[in-house]
Amino acid sequence: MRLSRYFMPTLREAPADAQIVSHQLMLRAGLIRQEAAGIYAWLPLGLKVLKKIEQVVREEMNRAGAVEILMPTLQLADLWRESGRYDDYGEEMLRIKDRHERDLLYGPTAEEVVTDIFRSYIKSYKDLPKNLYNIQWKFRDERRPRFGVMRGREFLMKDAYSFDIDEASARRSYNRMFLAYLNVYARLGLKAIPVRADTGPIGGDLSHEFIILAETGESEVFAHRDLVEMGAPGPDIDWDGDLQPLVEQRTRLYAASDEMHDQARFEAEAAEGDRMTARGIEVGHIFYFGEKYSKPMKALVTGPDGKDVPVQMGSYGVGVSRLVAAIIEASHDDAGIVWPDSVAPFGAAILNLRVGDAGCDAACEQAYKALTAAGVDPLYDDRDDRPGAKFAATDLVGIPWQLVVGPKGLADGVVELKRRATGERQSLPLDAALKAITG
RNA sequence: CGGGGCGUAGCGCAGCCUGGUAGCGCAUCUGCUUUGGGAGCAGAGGGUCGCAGGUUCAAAUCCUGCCGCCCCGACCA
Repeated sequence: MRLSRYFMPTLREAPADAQIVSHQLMLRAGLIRQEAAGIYAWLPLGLKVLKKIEQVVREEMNRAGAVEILMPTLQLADLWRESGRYDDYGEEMLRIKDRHERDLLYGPTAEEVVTDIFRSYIKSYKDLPKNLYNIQWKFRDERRPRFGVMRGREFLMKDAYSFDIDEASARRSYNRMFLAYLNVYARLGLKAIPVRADTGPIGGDLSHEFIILAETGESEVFAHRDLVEMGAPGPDIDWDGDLQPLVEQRTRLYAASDEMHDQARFEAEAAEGDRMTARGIEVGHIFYFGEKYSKPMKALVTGPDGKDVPVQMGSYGVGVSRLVAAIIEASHDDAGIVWPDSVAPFGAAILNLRVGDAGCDAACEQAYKALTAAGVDPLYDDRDDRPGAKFAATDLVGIPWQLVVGPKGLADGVVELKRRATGERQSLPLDAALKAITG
């Protein structure tokens, strides 16, 4: 993409409304624009990142055996009356009437819809297990939206729903999601810690929140150091095999967010040198809730014994739009955003320091063609602007590689290659620089 | 939802107390000079001062109501 034709409105100053660094940077880098409290338009750069995160989530869900569907944003109130949640949900639910005075709502989540879909097709234990997920916009009319897309009213969420014949099978479904989540966060360049979450009235140990580490995070996490170092299981595990040992490895060690933290237990379960306290952001939540919806909504399946039983369900959420902000919180510096390669809006930036100079123009065109052909998706800054402005804007938007082409370097037969994450620069011939980028 | 604050040019702000020609910086446009970390000079354009009433000869400024947005708290992907 040539920057002269692109739409990337960067700002030198952050709008006063933005409080946290990710919100400020998202506005300054031209990723989003606020349309109303907690409601944002996604500008080209922000949309690219959002789509990349979405794709990582999708690939890992598919790998773990989940099947993608797309459910509507508008849902019938009647379904929610069946589950009993229509009256319970309160003011956070945006309620709408259509022209026939029929009660609708903008979905804050989709348990009811997915249960309705499930029950109308699946009747036998032989068709289980199933895991259906969708990546869709949700709306929760928060009393107080804040922190940009971190806590917006409208947000993009991946929500998966598992269906099993019994609790033992549901646990296997849960384990798959548990490990798939760790792989998602690892691919996004994040350190994620699974912490036990409150299961409420359902009880049990099948509920975890995933907290990614970021110095500016809003909540506090307490964890055994080994858990943080352990990392993700990787994509090559046997998804149909016994995942319990892998999950236990990662749930045995102490980990808690501030609301579940028990300092005495922490000290008992982890030696002083192993205790880590950090700040983090919640970016995922998985839990098993059994028959909570299947029973009132009569999602029944026939078991091997010929008896109908409510299907056992679990749900698994990832805040996709929130992750855009979370990644920035975890990865930025004074100059701007530092995107991990996996979600960067462009693979490399080409900076033409002297547009109109025949040598610079030719070298940039060559680089642009080569990187495009190699699938790097370069952003070519071909604007007639000063070098300083180009450096600042490129740092701000966080593109991983910067290929700097100027008359001084070209006179010596070199260009400059800068790695955004480390700030490391090297002068080298154009061909060598292109090779370094395409790896 | 309780408490607080703010709405003046695309962005950041001053002016309001004490009513009288709407201003500054950045951004934008033109010209010249510049060109390796958000340039300099000269000039230009852009605002029904959130909306609606009221007071007054006169309202960005004072009064009333409404709307929007932000912050702190309680609640959440």
